[in-house]
Amino acid sequence: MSDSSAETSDSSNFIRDIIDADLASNKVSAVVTRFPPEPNGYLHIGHAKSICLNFGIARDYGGHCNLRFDDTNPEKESVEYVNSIRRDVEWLGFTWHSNPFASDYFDQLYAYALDLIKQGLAYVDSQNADEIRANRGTLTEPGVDSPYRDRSVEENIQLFEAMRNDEHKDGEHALRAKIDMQSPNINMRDPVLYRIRHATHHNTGDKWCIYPLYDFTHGLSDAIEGVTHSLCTLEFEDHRPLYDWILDNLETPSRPVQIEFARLQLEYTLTSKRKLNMLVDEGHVSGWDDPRMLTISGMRRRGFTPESIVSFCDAIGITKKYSTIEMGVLENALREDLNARAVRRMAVINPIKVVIENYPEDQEEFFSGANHPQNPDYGTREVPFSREIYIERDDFMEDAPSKFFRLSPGREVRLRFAYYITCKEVIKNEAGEIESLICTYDPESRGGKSPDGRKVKGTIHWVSARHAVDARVNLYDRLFTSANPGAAADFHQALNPDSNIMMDNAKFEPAIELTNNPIAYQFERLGYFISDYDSTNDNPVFNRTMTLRDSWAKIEQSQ
RNA sequence: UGGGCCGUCGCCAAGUGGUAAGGCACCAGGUUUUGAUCCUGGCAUUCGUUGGUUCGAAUCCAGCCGGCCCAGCCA
Repeated sequence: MSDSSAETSDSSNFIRDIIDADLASNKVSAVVTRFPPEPNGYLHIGHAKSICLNFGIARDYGGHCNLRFDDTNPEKESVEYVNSIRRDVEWLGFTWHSNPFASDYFDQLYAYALDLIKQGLAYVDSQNADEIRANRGTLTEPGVDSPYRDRSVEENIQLFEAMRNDEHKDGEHALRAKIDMQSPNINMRDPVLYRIRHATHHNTGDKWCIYPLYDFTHGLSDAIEGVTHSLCTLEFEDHRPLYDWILDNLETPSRPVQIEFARLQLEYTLTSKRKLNMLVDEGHVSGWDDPRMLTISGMRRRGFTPESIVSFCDAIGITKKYSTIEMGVLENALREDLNARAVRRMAVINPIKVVIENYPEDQEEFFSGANHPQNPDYGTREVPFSREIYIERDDFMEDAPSKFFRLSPGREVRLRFAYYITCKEVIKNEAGEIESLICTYDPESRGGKSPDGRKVKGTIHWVSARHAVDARVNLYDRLFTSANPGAAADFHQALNPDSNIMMDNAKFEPAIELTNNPIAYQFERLGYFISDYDSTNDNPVFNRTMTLRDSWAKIEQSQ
């Protein structure tokens, strides 16, 4: 009882306030929500916000949430999208109460339309689309009534049935609500309810040649399912009067309310379906699941965990305010989750060979390395060591500033888990490029500590050359260089040419599962990585999910 | 005078008439065999603006300023 007030404070938002009030006043006794995507594309991070909202509310209030496909426009929809959407919602960790199609309700919807006609609240308009548009008026001028607006109920019924019975061509007639052509709200100027469309539907096949529109379908579908709170994005605010008009004029099993919230806008990303499509079709990305895409399938391939996405959605909140979230928020949610769960390993992505000249040629030994520095439950693994190792090219500098704590001529560093080494000589090729380094090690420093207690500031990662596994690593960066690519006249200008850098010569320590491995690794000091779908034991391919925070890079840049 | 909606720290966001939570980012320290993680501290006398009501206003009222959405037989 004493904690009850504290519980809501951390995840409260204006929608939950409304629900609390509705529950308190007994306006509703249980909470039912729905996530209603049209199956005409892949789900993206913006949908995740809506999914977390709808399913999260249902869960927290002990109600339920339906996954309903809003499939009233057959030409754009397909089972491919239906399947991908189901998979993505499940992957995010949510379970729907039921999974209907709006098209399952076509018979009921048709009956509702007939009801409206009989009440004199709908009519068949025989103007074509251009005429309807011309007579709708503009934002500042009222529309004018259709010449067909006053057809008799009998004639309307007959015409509507004829539309349904395939007696007319596409566009010849449309069913319209009879509301008010003078309304300042354009959505109320006799909106079209049904259109003739001779198209095969992914769910209903060729059963129908007329299809209801969103505004007619949505509220009725909500009412049929017993949805109590129908949550949608801000651009539907102007549709709410129509949503209400339809439900107020028809007898439905329940009476839902529509509440609008701001859609997600994320820096450096595009969420417009049309532009996402262009990215795929024009080959700027490899597909809908390209790891650079902020689609759910792309993020999955990139190595995001569902938990990190849910945590991100919790962090950004729900309001009616137009806002743009900084990438750092998403990155933080990802790192926070991955840091807690990722298995630590060593890998060298851009190798340079180091020969430890005083280490015996035919010797090898193993060091025990913790799989997670803060979590002993993760156990340890054995890391092999030998005379020749690889280190990261960035961990060596010929003329290093004093702040550079890594390897440079004459300086000593610690090899993680292993020994202290000192750089004695730099071997270059004819072009003057560094080919390898000659170092010595201190046998007394085994395990990374020396008996004399001398301080070694830098610790670097390494992989034994003899034991290394060759692999390819994809380095990913944001797809766009501009924070708001969608605002640009042409988003192509903002494409980041370096959004995918392939590193073909990476070296992994042996204790890494190369394939069919959905678990996250942290390659120490480099970032979080995951095996790609294409990875095989013969040709391992890993994707960099996210870098680690890098305060050295900041220092370096500021100098 | 077309209609609808929004404006709290660099970015999000609590706050619902009693004297500005939290997260991200940033800055300064500490721990550390990942320049990671972790820990500590700092970071809005002020809530778009002006005026009003009130003992008291981010919260109520009015005006003004700024931004977003709507003219598909798309959703």
